[in-house]
Amino acid sequence: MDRVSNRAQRVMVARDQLAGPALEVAPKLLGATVVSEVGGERVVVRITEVEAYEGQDDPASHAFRGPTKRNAVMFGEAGHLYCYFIYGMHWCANITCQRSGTAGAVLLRAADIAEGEPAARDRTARAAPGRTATAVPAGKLASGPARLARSLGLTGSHTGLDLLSDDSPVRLTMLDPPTDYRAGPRVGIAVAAEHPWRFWLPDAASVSAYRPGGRKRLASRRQTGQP
DNA sequence: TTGTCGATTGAG
DNA sequence: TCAATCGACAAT
Repeated sequence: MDRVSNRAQRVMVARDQLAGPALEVAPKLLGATVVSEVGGERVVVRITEVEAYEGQDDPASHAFRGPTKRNAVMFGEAGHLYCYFIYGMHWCANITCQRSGTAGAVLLRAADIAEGEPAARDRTARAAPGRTATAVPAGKLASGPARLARSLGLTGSHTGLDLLSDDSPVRLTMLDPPTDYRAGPRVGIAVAAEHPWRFWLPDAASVSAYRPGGRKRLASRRQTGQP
């Protein structure tokens, strides 16, 4: 088989692996590699922590209430990038899954930096000018979804990129799924927090800390008149 | 058009 | 423990 067909074959296999429910796809992404050549800087990471977000059955998913301008890419073909803006200051990156017409995505929560640590460090320093641009441990540069997206230089302008295309400045390479990983509740969400839909590699330094979600308690407190 | 809230982070 | 800070979306 010639080189081009080999490549096409690899893409087909990867696309197929991503074309299922987020819950099944998420653990397969542990250990996978993301190459970012955004902004003229090359950063390569190995994914160590992810969360599954299903579509219209998952109240914590952006796709829960159906397609909108923001979440449109979640309803498209698997293997594309979905970046969203949160808390007025952070970007977070997802890889879409499922087949066209059905929403699903996997949030990238943490990664080890395999290449381009200086660039990731620069971006961290630039994000907090005048602040403690001092030694952030290498293992923490991409620990947490916003820090990971920042290390890779990803923003909303990159939403929709095909991570399986050789022409894309951001690319995903899937490896053999890991045999050893952990699962637990998703971080920071106020609804459907009971599902163990967060997956991580047990010995990775970059895995982020668990924080339960907030807010919802305030709303229910207001409704019930509880102090 | 307005008000509420968030898949977070970093400082105090 | 809390503020920062703004886009998306639901409720007017």
